[in-house]
Amino acid sequence: MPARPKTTDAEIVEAARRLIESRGRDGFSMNDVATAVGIRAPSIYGRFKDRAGILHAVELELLAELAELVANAVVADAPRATLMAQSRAVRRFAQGGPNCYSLIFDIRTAKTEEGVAARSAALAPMMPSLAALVGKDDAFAAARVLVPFLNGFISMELANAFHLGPGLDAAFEHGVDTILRGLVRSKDV
Amino acid sequence: MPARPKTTDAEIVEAARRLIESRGRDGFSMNDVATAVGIRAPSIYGRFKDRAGILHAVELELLAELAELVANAVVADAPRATLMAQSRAVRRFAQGGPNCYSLIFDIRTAKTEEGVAARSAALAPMMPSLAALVGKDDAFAAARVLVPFLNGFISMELANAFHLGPGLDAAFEHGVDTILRGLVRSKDV
DNA sequence: GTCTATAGTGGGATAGAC
DNA sequence: GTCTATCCCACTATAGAC
Repeated sequence: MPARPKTTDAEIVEAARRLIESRGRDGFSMNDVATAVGIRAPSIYGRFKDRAGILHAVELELLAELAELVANAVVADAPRATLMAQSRAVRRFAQGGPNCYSLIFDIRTAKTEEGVAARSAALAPMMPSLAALVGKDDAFAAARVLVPFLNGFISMELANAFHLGPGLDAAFEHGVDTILRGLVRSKDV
Repeated sequence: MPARPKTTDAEIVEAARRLIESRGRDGFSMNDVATAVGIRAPSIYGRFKDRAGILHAVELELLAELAELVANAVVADAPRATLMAQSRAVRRFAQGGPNCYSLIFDIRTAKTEEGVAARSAALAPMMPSLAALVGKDDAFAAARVLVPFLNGFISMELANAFHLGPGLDAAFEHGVDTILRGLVRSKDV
């Protein structure tokens, strides 16, 4: 019984991602994923350790995509415009898949070396612009202001934690702008 | 087999909270909670609609506590010091119960009227200081910068999303300071 | 009437044998 | 890969103790 592969790991991850996208982190069962790719649930265990293993693979895929989007948002010789564009890119990415985005910084996602590396890689393209804005020595500290704001704002937006729907676009721009302003000013002091 | 009330709703919520605290949002079963208060799982359904109902009750309790902590952090006639103290209060609250804190702004928590009201009530004590800092008309916009930062920073910290452990206290202070600086400056412009 | 327990349904994760 | 089987869980139906 050679057991010719009916599917691939990538197909499984893709199926899981679609299910997470539409029904949330807990909205898929091993059976759902298996059926989506034309196999039976127990067969998945030959490819992934367990359910958490699939979740982790989806997370890595998401981070790789985010990294590309952020890297592509660079505007040559315009650090401020770059950071604004990158911020918008992160927000657009999150809006394109709220349930998936919420996976990335969730307290419950497994903390593997790969995950840590992928997370920092995703936001690394922001560092040069931050360095240009506040100086090389303070770039890291600046990232620890801007990135949490981005993640916080986006998370709250996705969780409907803001009372008013309208004005969120402007609020986001204002937030990024305020922080960049504060960063530049703190450099002067 | 007796039948007099062996427990109370509050005891059930408390037991669920402890379990969430130590094992995460999914780390408790109806059976766990029931056993903790000395009854059987099915009996819980006479008091709470379902598992999500318990989760929601825990969330409301957490928000009430947070509201009190934030309100108590007010420093008379010192808006900046007040906001700093309130920010620290939120962070300390989160550090005291990471798994519980992550419940509050989770994308998956049910969006009831009570929940929305409790969330805004928890952070309402920050508004007067913000108004004093940037003016009454801009206080709301300012809250939409500071609060997301707080939530984002704290969430990332709890999720171990920062690469380095040390220096987080200073990074937090620097973040709040940077934002307050940016807010004041954006008022001038 | 209120709160509880017993018993059961259906589903899901996962291990083992083929 | 599949099938079988095990264990756990959320939840329901119903009936017994105050």
